[in-house]
Amino acid sequence: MSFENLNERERKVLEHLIEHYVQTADPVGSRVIANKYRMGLSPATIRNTMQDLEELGLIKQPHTSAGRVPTDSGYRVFVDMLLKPAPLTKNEAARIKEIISSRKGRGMDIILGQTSKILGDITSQLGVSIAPRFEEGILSRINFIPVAEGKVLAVVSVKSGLAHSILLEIESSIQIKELQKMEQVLNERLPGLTLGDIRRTLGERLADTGLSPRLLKLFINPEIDIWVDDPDQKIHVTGTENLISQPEFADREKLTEVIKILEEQNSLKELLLTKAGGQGIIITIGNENPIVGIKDCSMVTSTYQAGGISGTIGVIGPTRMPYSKLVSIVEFTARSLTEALSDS
Amino acid sequence: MSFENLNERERKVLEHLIEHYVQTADPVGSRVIANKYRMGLSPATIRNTMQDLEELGLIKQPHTSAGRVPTDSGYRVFVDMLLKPAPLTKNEAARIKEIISSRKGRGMDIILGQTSKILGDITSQLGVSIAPRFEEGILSRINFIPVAEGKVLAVVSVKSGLAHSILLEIESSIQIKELQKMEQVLNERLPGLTLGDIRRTLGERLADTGLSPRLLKLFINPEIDIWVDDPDQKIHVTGTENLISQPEFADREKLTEVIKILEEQNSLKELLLTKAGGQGIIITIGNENPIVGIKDCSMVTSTYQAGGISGTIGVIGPTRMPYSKLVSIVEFTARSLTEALSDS
DNA sequence: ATTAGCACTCATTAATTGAGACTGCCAGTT
DNA sequence: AACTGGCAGTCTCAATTAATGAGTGCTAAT
Repeated sequence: MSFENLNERERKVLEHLIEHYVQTADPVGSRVIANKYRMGLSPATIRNTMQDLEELGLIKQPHTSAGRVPTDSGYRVFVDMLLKPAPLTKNEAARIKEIISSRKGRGMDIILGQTSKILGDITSQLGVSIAPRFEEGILSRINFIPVAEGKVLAVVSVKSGLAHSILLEIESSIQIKELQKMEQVLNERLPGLTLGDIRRTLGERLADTGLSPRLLKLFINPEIDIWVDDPDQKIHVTGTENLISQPEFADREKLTEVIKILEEQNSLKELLLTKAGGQGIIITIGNENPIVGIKDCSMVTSTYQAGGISGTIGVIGPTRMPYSKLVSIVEFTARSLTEALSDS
Repeated sequence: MSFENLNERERKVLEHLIEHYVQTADPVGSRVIANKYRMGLSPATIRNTMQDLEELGLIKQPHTSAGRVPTDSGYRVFVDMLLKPAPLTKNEAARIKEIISSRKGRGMDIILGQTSKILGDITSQLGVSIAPRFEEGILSRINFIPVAEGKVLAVVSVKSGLAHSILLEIESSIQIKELQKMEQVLNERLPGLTLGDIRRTLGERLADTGLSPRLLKLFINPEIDIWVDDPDQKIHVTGTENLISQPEFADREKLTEVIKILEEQNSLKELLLTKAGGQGIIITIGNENPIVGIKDCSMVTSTYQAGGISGTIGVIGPTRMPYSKLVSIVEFTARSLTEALSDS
C-alpha cells in the first residue's frame, strides 16, 4: 500500500499527532491538534481528517471516545515521508565524542560498552551495540601459544589491527612441534582470506597437507569456532531502567517478556545482524521485527566500521519514540565510533 | 545482640513464620501458625510468643491488625540457628551437572554464563557469577604478539592453564626487537609471582634493566592493566525476569533502582568480591550489604576454584527467599564448577 | 468545504461501604 | 502459672456507585 497520495492536511495532522503522542503517551484528540498547532481549522475539520487517516490504517482509537494513537503503519509513513532529523545539541554531541574518544585504545569491549551506555543515557532508551563481525575480517596471521598441558591459546589477527583469542583444549598427545607446523601451514595458506571464507573452505584447503587428522579436526570442528566472532561478539545492552518507566511496559507480563529477550541475547543478536545489516540508518518499527516479544518496540540502528569490518549500534524502545531525534543521535554516534576506531 | 536464649517455642514459631512467609509473601497471623503447623497451641498463645519475638526485633507488623513478617534480624537468626539445608532433587542436581560439564572446554566466559543461567533458572532468583580473580594467579609466562602497526597482543598465562589477553597500543617508534627483549626480561623475572604482586612491585623489579622508559611506562601504567582481571572479570547476571514478578518489586521505583545496580555492575562486583570473599557459603541479608539500592535483597554466595584461583557464584533475590534450598543449590553448583574446571 | 452544536460513549476518579483479617487484652479455665 | 476463648478495636482491601469529563460522530447551518 502506498501512501504518497496523502494530501497536505493529512500529512500535517499525522505529523502533529505523532509529535504530540510521542511526548505525552496519551491518545490525542482533535481539539489538541487544532489548538496547539494552530492550523487555522476547527476541531470538527480535524476530526474528519482523522477519520480518513483511521480508514487508511495509520491511526486508531484505543476505545470509542478516546483520541487517536498512531499504528505501526502510521509510524512507518511518518518515518518514510515526514521525518526531519532533529540536530543534536552541542552538549549531546560533546558528551558522545568525549566518551568515545576517551576510551580509545582500551579494548573493543570497553568502547562498545561505553557506547551503548551513552546511547542509552542520552536517548533514555535502550542503547545497544554489537562488536564488529569478525567473520568479515581478513586474516593477517594466526599464532598458537602453549599455555599449559593440553591448552593452547589461538590468537587470530585480522588486517587493520583487530585480534581475538580463544583457548583451545588439545589432546595432550599432540606435540608442540606438530602445532608449530600447523601454525606455519595456516599462515602460508590462509592470510588474505576472510574468516568466513576460511571457515567454509578450510576442509579442502588443508586436505593435502598431511597433517595429523586429530589436529585438523580441532580446526574444522564447527563447535569450537576460532573463525567466528564468538567470544567478543557479545551484545551490550544498556539502559534497561529507561524502559521500565515507559508506560507501555506498565504491564508486568510485557516487561518480563522484553527483559527475557534482552537477557537471552541470541535472538536479539540475530535480529540486529539481519535487520540492521545494511548501510546507513535503519529503522525497524513494531511488528516489522520478527521477535514477537518485542513487537511493541522499534529500533533505530546504524553500522560503524572498525578497520574495514562493520558492527552495529542503535537504540531500542517503545514504538512511541522520538524518531527524529534518535536518527540524528545514532547516526552521529556511529560516525564518531568509526572515526575513533579508524585513526591509530 | 545474641539470640541464643530463645526458647524452643519461640524458635519454632519464628521458623514456621518464615517458612510460611517465604511461600506466600503475605504477613502471617497467629491462626495460620497454630493451625497449619499443628503445634497444639491456640492462636492466642502463639500471639503472645509473637509479641515477644516482635519485642526482640525479629518480626514486625506492616500495620496494626496485619500478621507479622520477618525482619532482617529475624532472617539472620533463622539462617544462623535454625536453617537446615534442603537437599537438591535428583533432577536439579542432574541439570546442574549436565549444563556445567557439557560446556567444559569452551572458555571461561561461556561456562560462567551458563552457570549463572542455570542458577537463575533453578532458583527462580537472580543467578550471578564472576570470573576467577586473576590477581591471585601465579604467572607462568607472558607473550607479546604483534598484531598490526602499533598494536600488540599481550597474552598472560597463569599456572594451571588459565590465560587472558589484552590488546596494547604502543608508540610505533618502539621496535619489535625492544619488545622481544622486554618479553624475555619479564619471563626471566616474573614467573612464580602472583599477578597482584607483579602489579604492585613491577616498578622496582624492572628498575635496573636499562629498558626504554617509554616501553616501561606501558606496563606500569595502572590504567592499562595487563596484570589485573579486567577484560574477563565480568559479572554474569541472569534471571532478571525472575525478580520482576516478585511482589517486593511491584513498586516501579524499587525495581528501577535494582535494575540499575545490576546493570552497572561495578558496585555489584565490589560487593561480591568483598562480602563473598571467604570460604564456603556466605549469606548476606538485606541491610547487611552496603549498597542501599538493594537493601531489600539477600545474597547466597560461594566460591569455586579454577586452577588454584577462586571466583564467586551465587544468587540474589528478595530477603524473602528460600534460604534452606538456596544454600544447597549454590553449594552444589560451586562444587560442580570447581570439579569441572579442575580436571583436564 | 467548514464548522457549531449536540447527543452519546467510555474511561477515570473519588467516595462510600462492607467484609475480613488480625491483634491485644481480659477474664476465665486447667 | 500457663493457656485459652471471646470480644472490641483497627486497618486493609475489594466492590460499588456516582460524578466528571474528554472525545467522537453526525447533522444542520454557514
